[in-house]
Amino acid sequence: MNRTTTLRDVANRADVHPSTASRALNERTRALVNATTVTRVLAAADELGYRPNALAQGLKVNRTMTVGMLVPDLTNPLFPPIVRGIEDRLTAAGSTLLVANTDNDGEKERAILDVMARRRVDGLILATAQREHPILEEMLRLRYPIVLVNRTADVPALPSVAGDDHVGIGMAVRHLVELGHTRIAHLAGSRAVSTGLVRHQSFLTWMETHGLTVDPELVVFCNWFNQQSGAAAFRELLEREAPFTAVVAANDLVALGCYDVAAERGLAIPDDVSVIGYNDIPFADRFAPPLTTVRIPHYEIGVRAAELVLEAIEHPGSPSVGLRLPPELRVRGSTAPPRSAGAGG
Amino acid sequence: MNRTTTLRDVANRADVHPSTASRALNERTRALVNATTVTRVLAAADELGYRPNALAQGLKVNRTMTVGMLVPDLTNPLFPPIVRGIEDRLTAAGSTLLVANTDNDGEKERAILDVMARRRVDGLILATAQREHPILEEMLRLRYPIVLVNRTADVPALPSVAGDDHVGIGMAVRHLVELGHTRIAHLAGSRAVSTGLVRHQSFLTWMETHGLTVDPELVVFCNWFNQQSGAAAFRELLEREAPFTAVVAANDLVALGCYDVAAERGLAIPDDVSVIGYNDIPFADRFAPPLTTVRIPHYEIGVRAAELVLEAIEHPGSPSVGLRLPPELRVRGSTAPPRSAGAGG
DNA sequence: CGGGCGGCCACAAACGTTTGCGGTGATGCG
DNA sequence: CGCATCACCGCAAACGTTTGTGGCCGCCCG
Repeated sequence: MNRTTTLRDVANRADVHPSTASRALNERTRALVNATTVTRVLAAADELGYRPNALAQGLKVNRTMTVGMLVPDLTNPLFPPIVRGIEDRLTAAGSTLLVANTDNDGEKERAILDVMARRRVDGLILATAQREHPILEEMLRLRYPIVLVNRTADVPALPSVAGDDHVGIGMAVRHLVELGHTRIAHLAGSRAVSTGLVRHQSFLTWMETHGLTVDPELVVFCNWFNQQSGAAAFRELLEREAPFTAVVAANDLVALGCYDVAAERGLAIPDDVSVIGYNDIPFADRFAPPLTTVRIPHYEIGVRAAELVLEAIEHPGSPSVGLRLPPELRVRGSTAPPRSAGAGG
Repeated sequence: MNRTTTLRDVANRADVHPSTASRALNERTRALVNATTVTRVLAAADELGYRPNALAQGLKVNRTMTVGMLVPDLTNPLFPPIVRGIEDRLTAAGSTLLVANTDNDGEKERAILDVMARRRVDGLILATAQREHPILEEMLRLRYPIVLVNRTADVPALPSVAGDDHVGIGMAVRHLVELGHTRIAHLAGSRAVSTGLVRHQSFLTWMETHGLTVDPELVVFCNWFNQQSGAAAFRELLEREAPFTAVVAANDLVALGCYDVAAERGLAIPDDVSVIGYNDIPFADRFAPPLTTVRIPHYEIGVRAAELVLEAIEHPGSPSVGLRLPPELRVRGSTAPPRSAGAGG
């Protein structure tokens, strides 16, 4: 019974043609219609509670004012602040964000991208990019507005915004060597994603910079950036029985994994082993002990990513930039000078 | 140059009329067209990489396969698991979720609801409901598919799914009295939202059930369910100088606020004062000390909410149910028998 | 006084689908 | 052999907008 009110309705009530009503309603074309007519139309629209049908508009102008975002798992506390940044910036520009979780599942990802395509999102923000990603090439080829967030890809010329992992890792190892650590282990992230790779490489070069040699026995790769993988990797590290007094984890979650097995093996953090995380996720300061970590500006990363995608939508083919936002060291309770013999020996 | 391929394109390639192609593509109407024609159309669609335009479809059938969700703040760790539950269930049904944050800002909320209306979402899930909410009445009047999550409203007959706060609070106070506490304080949530109200009321009745009187001095209301408000409330409580040995917080975040001022006042948890939270947000077990709290099934709450809204969309006017999912007590390190004189005295 | 110009508006096509309706050819049956 | 039936498909309208085109009228200016 209660059909939603349409442009024709307000046009009728204002005694004008729908096209005139349309122009009157649109900021951009309002100048084309007589001022008094404009007020008449506006009044009619207001009285009828008119809400333009975004589908019809999108269909006509070929622009949905929607951007899609793929995230591995919203439950990972790293992402909500980023999403907030994106969303806030997007709504300021009149667009809407459509988030979806992939759970690192390629099949799911395909399905989600399919949905995004059907919905004709204006652009895409990926927090899920593997370094080599079939879709990435395709997107680049189609000149589809896309930006990578928190990760980068091997395919060059793809816009991205992330923290500067190289300097971040530099801060981490510098902090540890200043505390007096020399045998420093690394629980690296998967080499299939950029963060895993560059943090690993940066770890190596920074160690060298400080004149330290890194025992290959002291770096182990995690499958994923989560607690389970972190725990598994730390167990592996301990079983190698090479001595170390500190570990830089690829990630706060990986660091939490260390907390777990440290507890189960009776190792004290930071007395027996210092651990330093990465990202400074929410509540990292509430862990026991509070986690020393490298903070990246999550929210602003989101904001900048949104701006990049908006720019790419507005001006297709503009040069693609790769932003690296500066990180900060957050020294807390999980690092200390090497006091005992350490672990693993 | 690269116009997206349309239904006409696949129809042409399959040498049929667009209407036939449409029927062939649609599971529901496929039976109406000859089997060999179907395969021809399907092949054409596949070869052309055809993706139906969801806007055109939505415009035609008046159904967007989208449901909107309003959440106070995604950054609150309570919500991501709920969102995941909703999203998973929705995508299983072929729909998509559109989340937006309100920051408890009425103006923002209005704007977001406006966007949702323009986009013609099929239904709405609100995690932001105040007990009395102007829009709620309107939605109910319009018989618009809507479900409240994690909260309820005073306007009856509005479907909702949440944890059973009454039994949850019962578990909390029971736990404390079993530990031997008698002077138990309550940091209540805002009376403007259902969770604040019923947890408060439940606290009172359960205390009475256990034969305990509650000193009015020992309950203070928080403005919001967050750390700052929790801290402020706890300070207020301490300044009243009425003795107590335990506090049940309206919320894990409020409990964290207690952690903060306890630290700043030199009070030990749980030795000087036990604190128990509510919700069991992610990482509550990693706090120092690990937080004793009442767990609600976040993910399943989300799933059920999604099912309710799907049902409401499918069968408008069906009776609206209010689900209360059973909570569980999670005993951890923030509660203990009263050992010292307590606090506040 | 006439031609041109500009302000204002209506007309209609188009965006990409879905769907009721009708038509055609083949088949079955009386 | 003729008529009804049926399977299959095309036609066209419609969903709610936006926008190019053109028309009308009043005005200015030569």
